[in-house]
Amino acid sequence: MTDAAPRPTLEAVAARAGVSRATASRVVNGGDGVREPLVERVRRAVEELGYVPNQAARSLVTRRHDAVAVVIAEPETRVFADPFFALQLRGISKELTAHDNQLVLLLTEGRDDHARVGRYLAGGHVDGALVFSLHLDDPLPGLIRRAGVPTVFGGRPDWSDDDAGSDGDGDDRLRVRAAEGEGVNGAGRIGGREGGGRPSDLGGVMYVDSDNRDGARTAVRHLVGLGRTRVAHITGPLDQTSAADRLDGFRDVRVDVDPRLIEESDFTPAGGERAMRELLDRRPDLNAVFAANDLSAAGALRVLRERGLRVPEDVAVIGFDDMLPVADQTDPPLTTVRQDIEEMGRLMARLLLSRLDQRAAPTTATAAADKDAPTGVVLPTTLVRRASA
Amino acid sequence: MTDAAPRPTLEAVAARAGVSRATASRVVNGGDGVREPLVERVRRAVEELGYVPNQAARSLVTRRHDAVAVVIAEPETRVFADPFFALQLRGISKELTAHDNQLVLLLTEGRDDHARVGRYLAGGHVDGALVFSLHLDDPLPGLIRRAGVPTVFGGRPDWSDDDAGSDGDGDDRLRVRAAEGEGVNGAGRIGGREGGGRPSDLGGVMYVDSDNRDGARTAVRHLVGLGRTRVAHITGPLDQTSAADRLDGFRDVRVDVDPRLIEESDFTPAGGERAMRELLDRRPDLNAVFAANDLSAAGALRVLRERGLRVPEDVAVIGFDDMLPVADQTDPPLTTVRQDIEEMGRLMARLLLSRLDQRAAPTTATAAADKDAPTGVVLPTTLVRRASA
DNA sequence: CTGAAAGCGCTAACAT
DNA sequence: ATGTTAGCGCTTTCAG
Repeated sequence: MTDAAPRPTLEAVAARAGVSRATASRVVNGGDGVREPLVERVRRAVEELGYVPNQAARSLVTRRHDAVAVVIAEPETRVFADPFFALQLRGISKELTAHDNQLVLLLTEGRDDHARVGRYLAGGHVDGALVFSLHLDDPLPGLIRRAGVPTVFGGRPDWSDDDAGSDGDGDDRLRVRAAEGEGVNGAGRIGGREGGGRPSDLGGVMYVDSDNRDGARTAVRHLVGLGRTRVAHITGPLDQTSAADRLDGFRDVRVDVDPRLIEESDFTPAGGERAMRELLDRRPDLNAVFAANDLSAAGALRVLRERGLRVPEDVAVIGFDDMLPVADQTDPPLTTVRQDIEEMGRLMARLLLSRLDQRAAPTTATAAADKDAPTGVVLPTTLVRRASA
Repeated sequence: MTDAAPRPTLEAVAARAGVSRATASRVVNGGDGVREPLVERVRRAVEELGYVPNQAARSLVTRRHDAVAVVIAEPETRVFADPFFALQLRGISKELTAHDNQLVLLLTEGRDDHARVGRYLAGGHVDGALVFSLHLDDPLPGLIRRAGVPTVFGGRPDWSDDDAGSDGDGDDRLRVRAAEGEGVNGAGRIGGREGGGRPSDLGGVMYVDSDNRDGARTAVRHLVGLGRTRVAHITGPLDQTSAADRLDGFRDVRVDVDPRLIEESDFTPAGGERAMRELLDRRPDLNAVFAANDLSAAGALRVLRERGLRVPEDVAVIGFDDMLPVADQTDPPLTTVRQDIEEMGRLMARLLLSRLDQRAAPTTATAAADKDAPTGVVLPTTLVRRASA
C-alpha cells in the first residue's frame, strides 16, 4: 500500500527559494517587511510545490483557528420544517468565507448534546460561536457563556430573570430588554456587567434579531387601514421571544383588544387551523387575522375556506416571515411581513468576526469602542402585499 | 487587560497525577495497557483540572482531524428553497457526532468558490468529505477527486455512469437495501469499476442515492392501477441524475408513451404550472400526472383547479419527495413518493467513516474488504397515499 | 507497564 | 531585512 503523498512543508519551500523558514513564513502570511525579489522567489516555490500551510501546526502556536462554530438547538423537529436556518446559514457562510473562516456546524438534539457542545466550545477548538436558541428554558445560552467563548446569538435570547442571587460564582446575568414599552425600534439596550468570572469574557452578550414587534405593528396597522375593526391574532409559542414580540406589536396597535381575539398557537399549520377554529367560534364576526408566521396563516386560510369565508373579502389575513415555498403558494397568496433572514446571518458573522479582531488587537481605541459596541442589532422588516390582505 | 485563562495541558495533568506525560496521554486516549490505579489517578486529575486535549497539537502528530467537510454546491438558489439539505445535514450530523467527528460546512456559490473548496480539501484540513453536487456540468466532483480526499457523494454523480444498456432493472445499476442498524456492512453490493486511480485513491467512488427510478415506477404503476391510461410526466431538470432517473422510471412503465405526454421542467412550482399548461394544451384528454417533485406537483395542481379540472376525479396527481410543508398543504393533499432523506445523510456519513477507519488500520483483511466495499448505496422509496391519487 | 526523548510544522521573539 | 532559535501540546518509538 503506497503511503499517502507527503505534503510539502514550509521547510521545503524555504529550501527551494533559498531563504530561511522565517522568511518563507512571512511571505506566506502576507509578506510584510520582505523585499520584493525574495517575496517573488518564495511565491514561486509555493506555487511549484503546491504548498498549503498546515493549519494544525499554525493553530498550535497562534491559538487561532479561523473557525467559528454555528450551534443550532433543535428541541423540536420543527426547526427544519422551514428554510429559515438554511438561509441564515447561507448568510453566515458567505460572510465567514469572505474572511477566510471555517464554519463548524453543531446540531443539538436534546440534553445529552448540550454537554457535548459545551465541552467542544470550552475546548477552544473554535474562535467564536454563533448560536440559535429558541426557547426560554434552553440551558444552552448559559452553558455557552460559561464556556467563555465570544458568541453572537441569533434572535434575542431571553434569560430575563430565571436566576436570582447572582453574586458569587461570577454568574453575572445580563439583562437584555429590547424596546420594552416605548423603545421604538429598540436596537436592544444593554445591561452589561462583567462579574469577576472568566477573564476571557470581554464584552456583553451580543445578538441579532428581526424587529418582530415593529413588523407586527405594521401588519396590524395595514389591516386596520383596510378598515378592519375586529382583528384577531394567532400567536406563536410564547416562550420564544419572536412570538412574544409579535404579540406585543399586535397589542401596541390594538390596545384594548378583546382577549377572545387572541389565541396562542405553535407556528405549525395544524396549530393555525386549530387556533382559527377557536377564534371563529368565539368571535364569528372577526374580519381580519394576523398570524404570527406563514405556516399558521396557511392553516388559518384552510379553515376559513372550509367555513365558506372569502379571503380577503370576508376575512383579511396576514402572515409573518415570507417563507417562500409557502407564502406564495397559498390560496390566495399570502400578504406577509418579510424578514431578511440571510442578512441576519451575515450580520451575526460580521459582528462576531469584528469582535474577534478587537480581541486580537486590543488597542486603547478599540477597547473603548468595545464598550460602546452594539450588543443587540435589530433588523427592519417589510410588508409584502399579496392577495390575502 | 488580563490574559486569557491558560488552559491546563497534559503536562499539568501528568504532574498532578504523579505520572509521565506519556502515561497521561495513554489514559486520555482510552487507557490501554495502563494499570488500574494509575488510570484512576489520571482520570481524577483530568476531572479536577478540567483538562481538554488540544486538538491542534494532537492533529499535528496524528495527522487526523476527526473532522469531515460537507460540501453543498448551490448553483441555483433553489437548493435552499426546500428542507432537503437540512434533513440530510441532520442525518449526517447525528452520525458524525456519534463517532466524535466534527462537521465543517462548505457552501459554494459559483465558480470562484470551487477553487477555494478544492484548496481546502487538498489542504488536508479534514479527513474526508461528503459532497452534494446536483448538476452534470459541475466541475466540483472532478476537483474533489483530484484532491485525493476520501469522499462520499450524495446522489449519484453523473460521471459514475458509463452508460451501458440502461434498460429495466439495470445490471449496471445496483439496488441495495440498507437495513436499519445493520451498519454499512449490511448495505450493499458494488458497482465499482474504477479506472486507474490516483495512488492516494484507494477505492471506487462512493455515493448514496434514493431509488429514484423505482420510486417513479411505483408512482406510475399506482396511477395505472387506478385505471388511468393517459399518464403525463412533468420532469425535473434533466441534467440532474435524480430527474433523469425518475424519467427513466416513468418510461419503464409507459414504454411507448406519446412524447407529448412528457414535458421537461425545473422542480419549481412556477415551472410545474407552465409544464401543466403545456401538457393540457397538447393532450386535453390526459387523466393523470406524475410530477418529478412535490413543488412542481403543487404548481400543476393550481393549473388543474384553474382549468376547472377536479383532482383526483378528472386528473390524478402524484409528486415525489414527500416534502413536508408542501405535500400535506396542497389542495388536495398530495399523494407522493417518499424518500428517507435523513437516512441518506446518515448513511453517507457511515460510509465515509468506515472508509476512514479502513484507511487508518489497513490490515490485509480490511484491505481485501476495501476492494469489495459498496460503491453505490441506493435507498428504497415508499408511496405515501393522500388525496390526489 | 511506565518514562524519557524526539519530533509533528509552524510562528514569534531575538539576534544579526 | 533576514536568519536563528525556541517552543506551542501532543503522540509515539524506544529504553528500562
